[in-house]
Amino acid sequence: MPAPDEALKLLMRGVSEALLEEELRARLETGRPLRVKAGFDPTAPDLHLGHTVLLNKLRQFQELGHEAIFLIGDFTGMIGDPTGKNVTRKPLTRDEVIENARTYEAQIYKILDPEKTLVMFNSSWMGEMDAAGMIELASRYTVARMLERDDFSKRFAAGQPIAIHEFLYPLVQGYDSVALKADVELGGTDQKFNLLVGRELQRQYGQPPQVVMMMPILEGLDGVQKMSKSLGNYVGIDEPPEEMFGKIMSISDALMWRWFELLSFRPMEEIERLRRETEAGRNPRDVKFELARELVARFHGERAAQQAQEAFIARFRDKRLPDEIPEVHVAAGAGGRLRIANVLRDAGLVSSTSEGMRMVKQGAVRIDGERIEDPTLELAAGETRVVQVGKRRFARVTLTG
RNA sequence: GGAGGGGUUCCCGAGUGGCCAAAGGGGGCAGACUGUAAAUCUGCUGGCUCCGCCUUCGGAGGUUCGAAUCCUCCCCCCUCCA
Repeated sequence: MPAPDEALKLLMRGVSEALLEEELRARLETGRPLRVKAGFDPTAPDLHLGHTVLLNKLRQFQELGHEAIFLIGDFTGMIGDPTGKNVTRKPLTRDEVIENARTYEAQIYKILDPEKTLVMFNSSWMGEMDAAGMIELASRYTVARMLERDDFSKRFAAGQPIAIHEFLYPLVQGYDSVALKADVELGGTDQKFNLLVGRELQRQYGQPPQVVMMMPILEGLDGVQKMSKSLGNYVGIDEPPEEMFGKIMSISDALMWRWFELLSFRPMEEIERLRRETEAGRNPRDVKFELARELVARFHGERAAQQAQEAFIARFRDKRLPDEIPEVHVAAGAGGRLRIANVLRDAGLVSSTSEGMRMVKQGAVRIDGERIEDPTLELAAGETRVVQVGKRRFARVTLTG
């Protein structure tokens, strides 16, 4: 275990805010393994790179000899974190929770060390708590302090409804820290309020308050909005290597450095060196290759990452067709012929004939590499052609009679 | 329980009898430029048997030559008062 100062410096990488850093130093100085908690939603087992920012930090703690607690908020999931909308969430069944947890484990161990990870469910203590316990818990916090939370105060001021049970979410999350005797809780910056409630409740229950570390919210592919599945700007950690590689290559240069800091396991010194090299004229694309390869390798292995890069270069720099083109059979219409727009749709390359027509008119469609302009073009039964829409959509289409 | 406001195409949001498949913005897709960058510019963005036709504006009826726009009933959402 490195010296406390060194450990602290490593741990502070990428951290948006730590409350309090001095307390963290003090705990590191005790030399005992710290209990580091991070909570996850039980409903979304499809992790993307955004989620891994937190996991990476957990891993860092593990590497420094601390204990990571991966907490699945299956009980809090019944409440739903208050967002103003969508306050009701269907409770998951026991089986669903277990199923989701399995999926989680399969995914998080690409990053975390299974030997040093404790997966827990907050239902295991919250499920036991009775109404009296809940009232007891609720008595530990005041309405005024609850209303300090940004979205609560805004909604209150705006005269929008706040359901009482929404207050329970931060309380339960905070109580988790009590139940776990957490030394540190990790969360996104958007979790600040909830994390601080944990501190307060621990104090209330006679425990030393946890250190809270807030990680920035990772921007998605667009570089602006937070990475999320619903915005479609995410890189899922289960995605095929080539897709993952391609998506990472499509981010902006500015975003690349952000991703390096939050997602790469390279030491900051090395990242700084890459940045200097880029400023000195190195092609940012090649640096991005490094990032893409590291991340793809993390989830798919070194070999797959290498292949993904080769495929990427072949396809986009050398403009070759991808190695694997889906084979599709499409039934011809009357007379054994079919309009190209219909071919595109039936091959799944576009969602409608109309879109197919548009794509052709816009010059996005190629057949055997040749751009076509005529939307009335027909293919005949028996033909097999490589059909392409835009830069990414391909299919080897055989027209059957 | 009472009063008021609102439900429009992926989203926000115009439209209050024909010129509306429906302004504008966002998002998305495509083209140009490139490093599949980003930014920028351009085009497209309901469906189809696609130079025309069909179906959309919470739902169901109705008025009218003609309705997203008017009438009736219903469903849903929000705010305020109690």
